[in-house]
Amino acid sequence: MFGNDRKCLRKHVCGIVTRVTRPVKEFTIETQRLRGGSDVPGGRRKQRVSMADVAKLAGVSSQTVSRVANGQAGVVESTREQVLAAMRELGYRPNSAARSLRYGRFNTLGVILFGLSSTGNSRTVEAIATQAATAGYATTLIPVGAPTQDNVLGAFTRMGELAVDGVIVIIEIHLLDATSVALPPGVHAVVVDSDAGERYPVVDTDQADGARQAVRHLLELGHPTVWHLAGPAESYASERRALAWRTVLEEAGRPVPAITRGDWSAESGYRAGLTLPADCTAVFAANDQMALGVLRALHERGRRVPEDVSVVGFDDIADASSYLPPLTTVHQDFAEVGRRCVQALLDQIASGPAAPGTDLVRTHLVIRNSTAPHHSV
Amino acid sequence: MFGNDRKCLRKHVCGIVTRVTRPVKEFTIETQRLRGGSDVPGGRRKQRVSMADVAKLAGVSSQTVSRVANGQAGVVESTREQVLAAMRELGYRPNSAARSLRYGRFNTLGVILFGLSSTGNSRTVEAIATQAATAGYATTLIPVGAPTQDNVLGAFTRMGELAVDGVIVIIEIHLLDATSVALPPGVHAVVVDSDAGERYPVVDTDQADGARQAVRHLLELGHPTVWHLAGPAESYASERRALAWRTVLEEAGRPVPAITRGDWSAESGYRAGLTLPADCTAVFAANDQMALGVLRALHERGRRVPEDVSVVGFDDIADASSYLPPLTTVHQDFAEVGRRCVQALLDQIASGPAAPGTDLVRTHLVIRNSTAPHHSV
DNA sequence: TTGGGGGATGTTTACGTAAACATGTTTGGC
DNA sequence: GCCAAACATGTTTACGTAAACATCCCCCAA
Repeated sequence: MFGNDRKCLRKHVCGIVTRVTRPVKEFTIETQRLRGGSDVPGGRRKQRVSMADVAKLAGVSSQTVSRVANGQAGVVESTREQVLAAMRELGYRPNSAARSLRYGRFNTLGVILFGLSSTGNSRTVEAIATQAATAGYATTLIPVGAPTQDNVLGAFTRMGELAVDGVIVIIEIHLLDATSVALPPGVHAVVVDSDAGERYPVVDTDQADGARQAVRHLLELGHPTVWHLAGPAESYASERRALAWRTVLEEAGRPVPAITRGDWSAESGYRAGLTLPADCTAVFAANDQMALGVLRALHERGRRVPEDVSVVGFDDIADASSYLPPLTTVHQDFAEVGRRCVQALLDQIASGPAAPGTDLVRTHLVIRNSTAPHHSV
Repeated sequence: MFGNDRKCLRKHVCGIVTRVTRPVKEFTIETQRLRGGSDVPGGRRKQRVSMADVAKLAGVSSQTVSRVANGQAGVVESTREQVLAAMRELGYRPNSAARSLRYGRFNTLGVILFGLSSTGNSRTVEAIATQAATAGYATTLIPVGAPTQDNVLGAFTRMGELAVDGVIVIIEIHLLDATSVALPPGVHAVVVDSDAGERYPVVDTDQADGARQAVRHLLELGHPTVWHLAGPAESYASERRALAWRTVLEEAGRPVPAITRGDWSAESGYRAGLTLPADCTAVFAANDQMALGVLRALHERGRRVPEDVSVVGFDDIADASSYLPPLTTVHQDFAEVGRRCVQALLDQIASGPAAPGTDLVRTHLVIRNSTAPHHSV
């Protein structure tokens, strides 16, 4: 009825814009009532402004509102403006739940992770969130309380009902090794820092090459061998770095000192540094924080870096260049890892499941002042 | 028809369970077809298993499936098991979009932030995500490209259409000062690290008290005055710390040296440290990273810490205890800030808009080895 | 035996959106 | 001046879920 009235008006009195807009005002009051969240017939509370509200105010059908909202062609300029005005007046915002239901997509990526404060995770996640936002996707964090199989399994199981189109898994990988721990079938996923390359697409820093560069650098400086301060055995990255370290030494025919382990923290690096043998002249720490601890331990023991002992780290965190001395370390590009994850995941969402495989991001050695040529005693 | 058949069966032949389950098998094939994502009449692809699919397989109505899924009473045990079996067979997962649409809630909190790698943000966000998960909420990151007013305004505007029930804003606050930058009305919000306490509920570390403790500590050690290495002027936290530093000095009747500014990075702390005057004996750096840079600069200049110069930081990041020397610093509880944010936000969602105001989290000074009594020259 | 109460289950409807289809209106070519 | 095509707009329907209401059956008390 009303729609027709308006339409007739526009038809026959076209050009008299003020006439056309009059009915709009008449409806303002009624719509304002809705707007405040008044009770509706159903007895439930009307949560917010819907397309129907806008349509009523603008005197058009909700489909037309939809067309305007989505910028589709086929809406006359005067109608479009009327709808836009109604949207502004009511403060209309599209309802993403309804959109998701309609399209079967959430435009959201999930990130399953254990800790955010651990080494490069926050940078990776930041890059993921940024890259995802660029592509119009939101990023949802799915924290896993403790890195136990049960927890991870639980997170994976819940995955199916989470409002995400795909997930990026950033978890120490040995938890994924168990065949019992698997993502629900049909869930798009990309895994970071893992050897799950046979089951999922994996994006990772080239841990092995980075470690090789570090150890070779020390050998080239004339050190007879290199001690290694590794991360936790549960960590895939840690194991890869340790393996590469060992391999380089063996290939060079050097003795392979016993490995020492830390938990990635500077404190653990400090403790490990205190136990280094007196004849140790070169240390490769599995991350920069532990290297920092080693620097402190060596300092307390009166051993100068780099004159007496050379130290190399891994990660190249921002602070590394301000250590005493500035740390020679392996630079890894966390942001690039994040970006590639998002890219791979979006490809997967668009084109269906991707083949498993590993995509390695390059690393390079940054030489600063914590390494120097070896002077034989 | 089928539903009735089954019901009759159950009714009259009750007890013969095998009979009851037979029809289930008959339906398996048809439902499997759906499951794979075959075309449905509408021409669109059926995305996933819905309650209707489960209902058909179990031979009940979808409402009964809903009751089982939500653990409601009023479903006979045998029926419940039949439904559960069907769910398992089809791998049913509730559709969160539909749920959200139905309930008008998303069970999701948004976090608007500029950077994740900056000082304590990652720890705050981690705590937020964890706490939110405990309450059954997911956490969505809403990164803001650059901290410009336009970007923040854009993020705020989009807020209304994001799938979140409330937001936590972690952004240097001066951007919020402009009255033009405001969250859409009706959006539940909590702000971190800000002076927006008059417009929104705010949770923050007690910056002022932390800074006071740091400066007083240095004065009590006998230093005539304290130099300050501040963070960026745009940062609210930075300004609060600087103000407290100045106030303590003035109250003690000490000279107030010119302020130096960094950008929170160790590198900027290093540069600032190189410019410190020769008669400087005590430095209060606005964060630990800059303090690290100062330590390096002083070391290069041949000034010993703490013998010649005392240095205090702020944040108490994990590495601070491994600096050379281990850093005296103000400990702040990022995780507690995150937890309180979530709590305040959930309260708001449950009970309606909260009164503006500021909730301060305590800080305390951690005395290590970078501070020592002043020896007059 | 009967009628009513209550429990188990089915049916209808609404949430907000947008594709598909239907209707009505204008325009242009002959 | 008329018809068809192009265009603007309205109507129906489905997405998956769950509240509200309706129905059916059984059992028990009178």
